[in-house]
Amino acid sequence: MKKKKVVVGMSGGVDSSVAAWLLKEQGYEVIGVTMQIWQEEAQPREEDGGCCGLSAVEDARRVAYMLDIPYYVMNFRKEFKKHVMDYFVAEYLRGRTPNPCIACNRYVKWESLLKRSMDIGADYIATGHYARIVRLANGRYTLRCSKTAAKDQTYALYNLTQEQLAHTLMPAGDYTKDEIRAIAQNIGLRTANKPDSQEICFIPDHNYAGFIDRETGNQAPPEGNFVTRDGRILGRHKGITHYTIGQRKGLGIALGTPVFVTEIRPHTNEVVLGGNEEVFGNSVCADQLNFMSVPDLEGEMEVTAKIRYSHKGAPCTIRKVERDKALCEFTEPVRAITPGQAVVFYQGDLVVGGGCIL
RNA sequence: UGGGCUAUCGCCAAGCGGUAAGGCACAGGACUUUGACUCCUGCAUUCGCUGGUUCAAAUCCAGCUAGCCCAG
Repeated sequence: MKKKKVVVGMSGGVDSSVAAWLLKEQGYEVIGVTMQIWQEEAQPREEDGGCCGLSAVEDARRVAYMLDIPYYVMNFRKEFKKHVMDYFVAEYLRGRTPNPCIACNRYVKWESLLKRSMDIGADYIATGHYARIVRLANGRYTLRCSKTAAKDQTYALYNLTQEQLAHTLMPAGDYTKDEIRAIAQNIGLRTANKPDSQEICFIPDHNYAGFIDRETGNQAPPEGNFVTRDGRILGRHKGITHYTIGQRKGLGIALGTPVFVTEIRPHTNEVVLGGNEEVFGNSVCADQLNFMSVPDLEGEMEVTAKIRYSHKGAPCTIRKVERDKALCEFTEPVRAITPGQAVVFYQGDLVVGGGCIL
């Protein structure tokens, strides 16, 4: 029987490295690939934890060598620039808060890497994501939360299509982070103790507003007023790209009690501030819908929804209000509903689908 | 110009003779494959200024300075 061929996206980190090893153990013909997405090839830096950065290629190459699997570097800079970096900037300019990881997953890792992998004869692509792919009785594929809620990345993958899921493997989802590190240790991976990735990989200095300024040639929206919900001016803000819903730090406003951003108004260049109570909302509208466990959303459905990556989830009822628009009504108010972020629906530990918050 | 009131950390604000609370803001850290939230730590040798009383003053007294209010 011919071995199934799988291309593993190797970031150089522990998770994808172990994923590659697991797949090889499971009998797949494994090919390691690192995607070049944003890093300047000229200046490889040493210490960095980015999922996609710096020492990535070097580490990944070593791991591939150790696992004795073929290894390639593929260039996806163009796709990444267009679908992640440009999208990231455009969203902020609209007063929204994008999630670049979700865009990267969809457009770069799946729409691009999967396609290219299939082109070279692979049956699957695999990643080190903490999520599991399952096939339901209705014949559909969906994502199932990883073994531990402490490390579950299904949220960032809600966009995957049936076709993509059918050709994807995520072996790390069956393990906890500690188990993955232990495996890495056992098989002698040098990256076993590499810190988890975090922050926005293409903005290593963490100054995303500065990044937007550079990308737009300093044409980012100018300073404006901080106002209350009813229009009272509270102070000056640094430009709407510096803020997101629910933000408290960096406002420089001292009212004796904490204040948070409750709304961003790009048309009037105002940032609305309010007390903690004003940050909560009961319903979310989302478009750019994608469903996994069901072909489409029919009628009403009781689900648990996560409105941000680290959200524990909250019960709500969802229904379609337009062809590509769903309304989610929560039982209890949820904090900081943020346009541009994804809302992902779950039933138990299965992903029902999700969308982008309006 | 008279009369009254107030001056304590960037903002608000305790203190009322015994050796500077707290909140907000800010900084650093933890958490985190997004932005946030949250949590932890730090943050006035000094109380508008100058003298005085006292063992001891931010706290009492005097003068000065500044701001506010009321008279004209």
